[in-house]
Amino acid sequence: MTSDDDLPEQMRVRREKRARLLERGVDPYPVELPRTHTLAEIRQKFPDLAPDTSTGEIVGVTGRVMFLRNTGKLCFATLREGDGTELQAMLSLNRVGEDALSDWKTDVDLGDHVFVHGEVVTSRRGELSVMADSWRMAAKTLRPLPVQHKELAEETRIRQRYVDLILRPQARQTVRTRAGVVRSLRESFHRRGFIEVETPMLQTLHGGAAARPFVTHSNAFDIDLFLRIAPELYLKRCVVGGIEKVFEINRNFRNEGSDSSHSPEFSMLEFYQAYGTYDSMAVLTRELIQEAAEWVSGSQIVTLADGSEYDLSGEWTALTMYGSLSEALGEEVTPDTSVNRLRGLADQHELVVDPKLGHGKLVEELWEHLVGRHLTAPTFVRDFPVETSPLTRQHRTQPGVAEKWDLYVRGFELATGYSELVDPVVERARLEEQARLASQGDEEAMRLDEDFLRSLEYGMPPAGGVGMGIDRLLMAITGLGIRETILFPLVRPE
RNA sequence: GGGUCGCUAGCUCAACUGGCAGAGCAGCGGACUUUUAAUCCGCGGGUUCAGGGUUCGAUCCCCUGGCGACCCA
Repeated sequence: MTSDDDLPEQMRVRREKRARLLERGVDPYPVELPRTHTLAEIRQKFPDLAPDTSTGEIVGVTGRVMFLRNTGKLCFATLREGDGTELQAMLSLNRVGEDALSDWKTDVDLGDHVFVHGEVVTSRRGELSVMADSWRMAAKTLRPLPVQHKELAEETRIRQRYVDLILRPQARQTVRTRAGVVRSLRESFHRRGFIEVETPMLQTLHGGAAARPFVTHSNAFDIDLFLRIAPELYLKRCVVGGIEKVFEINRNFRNEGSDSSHSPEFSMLEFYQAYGTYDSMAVLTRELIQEAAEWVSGSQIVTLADGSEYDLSGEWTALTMYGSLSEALGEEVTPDTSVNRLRGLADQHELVVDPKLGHGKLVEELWEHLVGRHLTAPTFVRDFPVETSPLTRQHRTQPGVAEKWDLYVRGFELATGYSELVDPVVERARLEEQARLASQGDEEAMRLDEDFLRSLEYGMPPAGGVGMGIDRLLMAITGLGIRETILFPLVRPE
């Protein structure tokens, strides 16, 4: 009575093949193989040989068996390596001999990693191949590969990303595109003299954003800790300390639902620049995104997953929130417009709003409904209601308005930028208000961070700051859903 | 939170009104020395998501639960 009896036939068969290799004294998982070339190197070295050519070049190659085409005395296999490069292996009776050929036919399954030693040739049909004089198992696969000609179920793609990566070129490409975007961002910052830092992910107080945190516990200190919802308050401490151009790319955690554009853990870029303003930060943000697009697709006009093109080049539109909302309403709306009037306007446009909302939230809801969701081209929306932006400086000339912008790309919010609030007295008042909301049960409100306020009291220079979601930047440049841009999204256990 | 839909062989999917659960690929056996998802002949493979109910009989109808997708708030 072995557990093998309960396995599906195909898994049992593969285990038996593994066992037979061991019985013959063949290691199904050898530690080292004499590989001389990658498949890509061979393709590069012999880009266009005529059909039926023998090169005399003897090589050792490895790859995962993706297709098998066996005839009686001649076998073909398509080998694939990590980046998706494929090369054909050929095994003929008169080159490898009877035993090696029959072992190949009985031992090798789709999905196995194999090593093939032989001459680089082309087949009669012109396919670049290695004509084997010997072969070895490099790693025996115990599970059958899913069919390659049908799309894998979306749930399986996410739960077993490794299978998705084996099968789907787009999955492999997305990983490389993401790496390219992150690398481009770092290069862009380094060229401009920014310093990369890593600030705490485990925090005793969460702040810097409005969101519910994950809670964990330190055994050593016997205190609860929060996984950070934003690095903002630490990056500002950096600016206080004289790191005048600073950025961080790291994970944030928000204890909220996940859907096609939200994930409980997500990568965030934040950057701050002393003596920057929300105007200079908007320019820098645009350049970062354009340089990333250029890096991964060679152009600032990117091709999205659905095949459409999206233009990120040139200057981007800038609107003000009150101005664009007034235009959409056909009626002047200002920071002085009453809550009653705003509610009336919401009714007129059949927008259902929470009766508890104040002026700032009402303006933002109306704006999102009437303007935001219609934006397609990259657009900066500037000058938000001050009451919904507790960490932002008041506009230098317009009362009731904060020097804050949101960047909308393809209709979603990609980044947000500020002229930072650096007055420690005003900041304390704003945070005390947040703490009051928190004590009344608002789980998204910020807590009073005395150490952060103390740092401001030592003097933070005027500064601009920006936050941008890396996953969303990927979505913007590629047109993919957030679950495609994250390699291993959180899913419920099976 | 509310609604709709889905879960069947390793994978992708069928199964009419409740009546012996099927196909393609994959697997196993055989043939084949130039294939490209090779081809040809033959064979095996199922806890129909789980549990309960109705029924002579349930993949199908009802209830509860699990997981997922989509829509709404």
